[in-house]
Amino acid sequence: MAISAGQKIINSKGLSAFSARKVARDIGYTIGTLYNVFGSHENLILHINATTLDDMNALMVEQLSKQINGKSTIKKLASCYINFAEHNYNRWRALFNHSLPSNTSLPDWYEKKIKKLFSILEAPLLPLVNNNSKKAKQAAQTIWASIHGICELGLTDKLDIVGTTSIQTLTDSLIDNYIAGVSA
Amino acid sequence: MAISAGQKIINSKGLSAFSARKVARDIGYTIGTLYNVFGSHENLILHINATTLDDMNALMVEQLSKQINGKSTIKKLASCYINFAEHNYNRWRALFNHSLPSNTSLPDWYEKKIKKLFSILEAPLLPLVNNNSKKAKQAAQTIWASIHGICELGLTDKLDIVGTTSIQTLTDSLIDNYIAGVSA
DNA sequence: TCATACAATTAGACAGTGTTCAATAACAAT
DNA sequence: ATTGTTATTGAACACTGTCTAATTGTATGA
Repeated sequence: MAISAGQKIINSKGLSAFSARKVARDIGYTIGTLYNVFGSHENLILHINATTLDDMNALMVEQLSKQINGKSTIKKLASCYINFAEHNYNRWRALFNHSLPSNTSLPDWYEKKIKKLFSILEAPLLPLVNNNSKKAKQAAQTIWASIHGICELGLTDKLDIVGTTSIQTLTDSLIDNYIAGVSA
Repeated sequence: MAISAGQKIINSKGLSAFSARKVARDIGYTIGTLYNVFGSHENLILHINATTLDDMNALMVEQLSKQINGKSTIKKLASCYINFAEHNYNRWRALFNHSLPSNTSLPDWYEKKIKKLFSILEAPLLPLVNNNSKKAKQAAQTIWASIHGICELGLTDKLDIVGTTSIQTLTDSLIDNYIAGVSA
């Protein structure tokens, strides 16, 4: 209950409007109860973000089920990410705005979800790098992170471009040129 | 005074430890005064972040003065960015963690600073794309954003890698392969 | 020198926030 | 019915951003 209520708040008003008390009010409980369950503000957000990761993952897996290799698959997956980020902007932003206090790292179960998301790109990349799995992994990391960077700076108006089509143009050029180099 | 005091707080304890009241206390003034000058928490952070952008810009310009074209220049600039992000982690993180409330955009003077930073890559890229300035701009945006993405996910432990040398490896491969494609 | 006008600064309030914890309520098993 | 366990509460604490009336400071003109 708490997670889905919190998700709704973030989704409609953004992470900055999120508060444990609001969640408690929305589900008809007290803050005390919420704290007994989640322990901290931090942890509650983490669980909400986890559902966002799950949703993204489901979308990617669905896309992958239609087509599982070739450059166009990579582009489609990139497009998936961009679309998700655009249409679930506040939830997506919460994944990165949420700054955990220094010297604390993400819990294992959460990092696993991230890793799963990243590994998705490896399969369609494999045939493009002579089935070298090490190369595929590195390429997957590079491409994912690059797409994310373009998406982040693009959607937060830090690139001198407008609209998701421009973002798509940049990621497409990135994928085309990078893969051309890496599979040469 | 306020800006440099705030910078110190963010630098040593991170954005989450930052508060207007702490800044006021540190400089021997009251919150009221701070609010008369900066108007909002938001705006104060923006000005602190601006000095971070300035520092980054100065570093890049210095690097550029030594060598102004060729792929190795791009790599050196990327390396600059990564090093800055690592050694000024909290300040750098504040640039992106700071989420402005929805439906408000960054002020012009701030966006100009960002644009200036991005344009730095264009000059050394120009000879690599047949002096096509449009291509150079797009390549600059793509490379910058990609480097940023790799840096962000790498330094926040969202890539399955450790240490800045690995980040450097990814960015180098990105630059090599992307430029190979774009200048072919 | 004094009075006036304007700017800077303050104290204090308001409505929130995250967090903790003793006390209560609900419920299961004996 | 009594115990032990778990869920839930309410109130408190120390903060936070934000606003405004009142105060202090500081120049300028007579």
